[in-house]
Amino acid sequence: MTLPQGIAEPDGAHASITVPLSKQRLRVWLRLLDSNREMLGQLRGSLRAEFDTTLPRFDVLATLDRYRDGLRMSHLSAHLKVSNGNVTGIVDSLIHEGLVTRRVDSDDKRATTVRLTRLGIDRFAAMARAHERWIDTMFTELDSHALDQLSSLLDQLHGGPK
Amino acid sequence: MTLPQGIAEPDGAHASITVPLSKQRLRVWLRLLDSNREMLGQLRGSLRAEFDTTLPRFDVLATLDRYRDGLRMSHLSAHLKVSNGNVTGIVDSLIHEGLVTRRVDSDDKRATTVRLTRLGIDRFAAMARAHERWIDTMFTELDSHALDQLSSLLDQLHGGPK
DNA sequence: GAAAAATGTTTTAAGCTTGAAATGATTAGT
DNA sequence: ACTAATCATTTCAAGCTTAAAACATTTTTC
Repeated sequence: MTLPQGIAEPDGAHASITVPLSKQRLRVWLRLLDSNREMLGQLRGSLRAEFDTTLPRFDVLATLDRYRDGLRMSHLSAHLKVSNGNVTGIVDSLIHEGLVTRRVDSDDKRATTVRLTRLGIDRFAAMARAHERWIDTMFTELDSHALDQLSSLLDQLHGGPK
Repeated sequence: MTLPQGIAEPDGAHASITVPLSKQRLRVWLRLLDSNREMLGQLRGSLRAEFDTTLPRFDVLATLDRYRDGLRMSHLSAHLKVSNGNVTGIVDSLIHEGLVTRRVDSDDKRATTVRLTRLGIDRFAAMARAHERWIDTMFTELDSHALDQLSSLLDQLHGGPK
């Protein structure tokens, strides 16, 4: 609900078809944005209220939980699809909280491997349980069929999943 | 693809049904997140490359374009659904760029009204044209029916639109 | 084997974001 | 009229984010 009304039609032909399509796309995009903002906001609030932490920290913990042997900084940021420098700061604070460790590789002294501590494993387990509850609540209204539909639409949007 | 595998089932009964549902929800949520991140990233890149500006600035301009008589700061942040303080900074920089003005209300000296300048109107018009193109490209794969489906699913997700 | 290229990470600068505290101005209650 | 409550906005502190520059350490190339 934030966009221009009367935008010119790029392709002259089929105006009665393509103009509404553009508008429909715009509307869906804004709806998608809003939906995402809403849900992220809820998760952020819950994480803060129940665990006094943030979404980015949670994401790092979740990734490290799946790679219990540890990950290099670059692999970590690749998995999270955020910049390297970004992860540096977040890992710093997780180290400060005693949830992860950072160890210089013995063979390649440029690289470091980040890994959950015992405390980190346990703390994340608790968060993951809560996180699943929150997601369940947020998606209550969508049954299995609707979820499949949504998933399929997202697949169409980009070139397939993954 | 960042989450725990073996989370316990909260409700003991119907485990064979509800456990997969939870996982399905989680998977769709992560997909949604990723899709959003991807599209936002594209828009951000395009805005930067073609107009040397940012998404938040664009959003402010878009909102002011719909309210040509100007908006109070609080109404602006309400429309954008972001904090007041946030908008203050963005409007500051837009003023600096000469795209908007901020005028203290004559009757209520606490309030200020923000409004597009002539330059702001023209600049936004150009951005809006490009923005529509970008969205059209991103949503190329979804036809009108798919868009309706997606829209309907989002409606189900939250309590109806708006 | 030394210079050059590539690699892994951190630092820096700039900007967004929030929530809470602070300011100033108006309105309500008495 | 005066005090208190409310309201509109800004300032502040903290944290996330990115892109680019800076560092340090391999690896490659001649």
